[in-house]
Amino acid sequence: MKAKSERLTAIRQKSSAASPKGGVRRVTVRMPAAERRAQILNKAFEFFSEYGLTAQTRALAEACGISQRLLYSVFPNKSALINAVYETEIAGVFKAVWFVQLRDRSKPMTQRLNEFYREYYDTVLTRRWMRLFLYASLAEAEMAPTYIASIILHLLETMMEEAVHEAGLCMPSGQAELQEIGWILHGAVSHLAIRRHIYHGETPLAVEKVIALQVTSFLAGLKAILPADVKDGA
Amino acid sequence: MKAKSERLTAIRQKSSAASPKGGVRRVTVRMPAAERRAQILNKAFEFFSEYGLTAQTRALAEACGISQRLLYSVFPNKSALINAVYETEIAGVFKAVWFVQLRDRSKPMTQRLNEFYREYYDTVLTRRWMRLFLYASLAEAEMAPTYIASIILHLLETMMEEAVHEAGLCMPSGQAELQEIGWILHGAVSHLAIRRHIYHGETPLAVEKVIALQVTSFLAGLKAILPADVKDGA
DNA sequence: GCCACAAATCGTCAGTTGACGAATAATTTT
DNA sequence: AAAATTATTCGTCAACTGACGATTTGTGGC
Repeated sequence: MKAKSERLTAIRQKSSAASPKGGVRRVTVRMPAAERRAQILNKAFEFFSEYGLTAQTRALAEACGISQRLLYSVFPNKSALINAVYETEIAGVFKAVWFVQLRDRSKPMTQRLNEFYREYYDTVLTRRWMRLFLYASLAEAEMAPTYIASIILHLLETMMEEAVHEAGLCMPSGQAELQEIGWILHGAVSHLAIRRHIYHGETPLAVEKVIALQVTSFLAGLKAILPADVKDGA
Repeated sequence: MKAKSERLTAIRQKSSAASPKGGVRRVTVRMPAAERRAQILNKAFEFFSEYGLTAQTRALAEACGISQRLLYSVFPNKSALINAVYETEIAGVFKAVWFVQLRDRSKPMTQRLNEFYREYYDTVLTRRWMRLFLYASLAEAEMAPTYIASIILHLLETMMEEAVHEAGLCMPSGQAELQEIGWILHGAVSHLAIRRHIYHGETPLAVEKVIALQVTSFLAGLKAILPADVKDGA
């Protein structure tokens, strides 16, 4: 039985090589359906995030090293392919552990936030993720609201509860205000990713340093926004 | 001489109306070149920001109520049209007065920042502006760096100088650090616009309130980041 | 009223682009 | 080793898309 790695590293002959006929059939590398599907999804993520959702299936097929027709054997249509990419590569990268780590009161909140946002920046807010997320958000109106409602709002609440607790402050009156305050930090980090990955801003300062500044500013700012909790002796 | 308004409000007959022949020539509304150009630019701004830069010239022409061919009489090609839109509608909306207002030390910095960002949000960070800016940033690599380098960096510096002065703090050592601190506030406001206009987030809290929270948090956070100026008696 | 010029449209071309029926070849089964 | 299976490709269609030459029509000067 052939090893997977052997299959995957098989070099595909380009049609440019000298061949008896003009129409040389491409040298085929056969893969089990699941494996091919995964390979396409991975390339499609890279491809659509670079060139947008309107990029052509022919170019994607070429990037995958397969015929365009094969795409339509694996996925019924372009839209289904894009949805599959979204579910695999966009929605599925948030780690549930992060919620636990943010709740770990054995560490000071500054440290928890710094560690979390460093990892979040490196894992989620990558160039590919950001670009695809924005392309999709601009095109439709589904992806972002879903992601935000199902994950981010929960994150903001967790973060705020912990930060407010440590600082001995009152939780904001309304849910909306709580969210908007949390967005101050989450938005600053997200916008950092947008500047770096979308606007192609330079990187004069290391990302960790910038995040540290944002976290410090946020935690100090909190005390200027929220009243102190009377029950807690400052 | 016909008034401009009369020209502009002339109702275009739809071809759906009962007509003697199948191929009915469109009822033409003639405009001086400059006026037609302005009309197209305006519609193109609306159109491309909604459907992206890959949207078709035929659809744009239809939205303008003119033939597609006319677009190519006014602009040499699609790219030139898009560039014209950018220069007119993206780069040209920042008001130089804002720099003066931010420097007006007769008002407290909180008020200056609140007033500025409310106006900036309403004037610049509109749905159309944000969407086109993002579409363009994703597609090429020119627009955003230009806008940021020529305008925003200057803005961040102004803002920081004033905020640091009022709070009696030391300016950050390096230019890069100064910018990143300024981005904390500017990024938060920008990201608010992205959430509202791109991610289609709800608007549970009024924009002015959110901006007020962000400004308060920023100014308080500044004191936690920068050391006090020894020369200035706190 | 007629002419000249600019504004606007029609019709079309060549290159794309999503989709898919039919043929082909690699792999597994018997 | 032949047969069955299915991964993969070729070839093509119909709709789309940027671009533009040729033509028509409205407007102002004389």
